[in-house]
Amino acid sequence: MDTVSSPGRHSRLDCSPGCSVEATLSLIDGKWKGVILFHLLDGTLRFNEIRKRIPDVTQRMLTNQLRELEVDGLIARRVYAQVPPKVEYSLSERGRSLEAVILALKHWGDAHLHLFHPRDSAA
Amino acid sequence: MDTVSSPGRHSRLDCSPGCSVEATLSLIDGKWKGVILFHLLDGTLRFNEIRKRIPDVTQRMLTNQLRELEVDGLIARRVYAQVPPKVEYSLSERGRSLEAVILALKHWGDAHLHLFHPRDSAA
DNA sequence: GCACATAGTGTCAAAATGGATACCGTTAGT
DNA sequence: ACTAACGGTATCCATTTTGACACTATGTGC
Repeated sequence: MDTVSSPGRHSRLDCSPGCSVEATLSLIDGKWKGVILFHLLDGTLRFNEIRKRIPDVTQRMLTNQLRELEVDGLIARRVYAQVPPKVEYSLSERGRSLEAVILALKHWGDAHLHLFHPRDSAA
Repeated sequence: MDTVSSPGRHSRLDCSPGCSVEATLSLIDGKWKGVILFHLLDGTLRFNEIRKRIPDVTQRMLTNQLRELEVDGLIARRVYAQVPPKVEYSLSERGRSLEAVILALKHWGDAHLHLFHPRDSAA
């Protein structure tokens, strides 16, 4: 168990109080996790339904991000034994508990970014 | 090219409503931004004071992250014409407005992962 | 016997990110 | 003359992340 007690090297969580910020961030960070989580707030979605909602994500990336979210226990993956395949993704309880965080991010974005990006200006 | 901000990150925000989530995320994302912001919630800090609070950050990285935060208008940088130099960092108004978000991240972290990280264990 | 649909995998290469280390400029102290 | 203090830069390199693109499996419809 590589938790706080590791003597010489600390992996992520045993630093200053600010660490839980970084730790939480590390879960929802990854180019598409935020949006994925956001869309799943609305309910269960199939793989291709998510793709439609996030047109720029590639198949590989989507699979990837979904897998990471699953490993971190934020989403549940349900496979139906059908052909063609059907796989549904939904928030786990843990994922659902992130709702406040996701919405905080969204609200701040809506209020302070009002749908354009300051860093784009020079491009 | 080791410049300040990375335009390749999330420059195109033309996706769905969930985009403000990613957009906000892209601002506080970066290995140390979350913690930096968190520490600045307490008030103005000098460069080396931040370093002391975040022992693992290298000088280069700290400069880097601070620059990005500055470019994104989240922090203010105040240079005193002295020798040796004195540079103070503080939250801008925009940065201060992120307080709720930072705290949401911290609270979730404290409550839901309280020092247990799934991805760290089985290496 | 071919294409279509869904939900993937595999491989390679480019790009972004992060770490290590050394250097810079000014002035005060010894 | 040399060193320390502070807040950086510059350069090089390793690791990680992401993108492009091709490939897979299988049952159905034509």
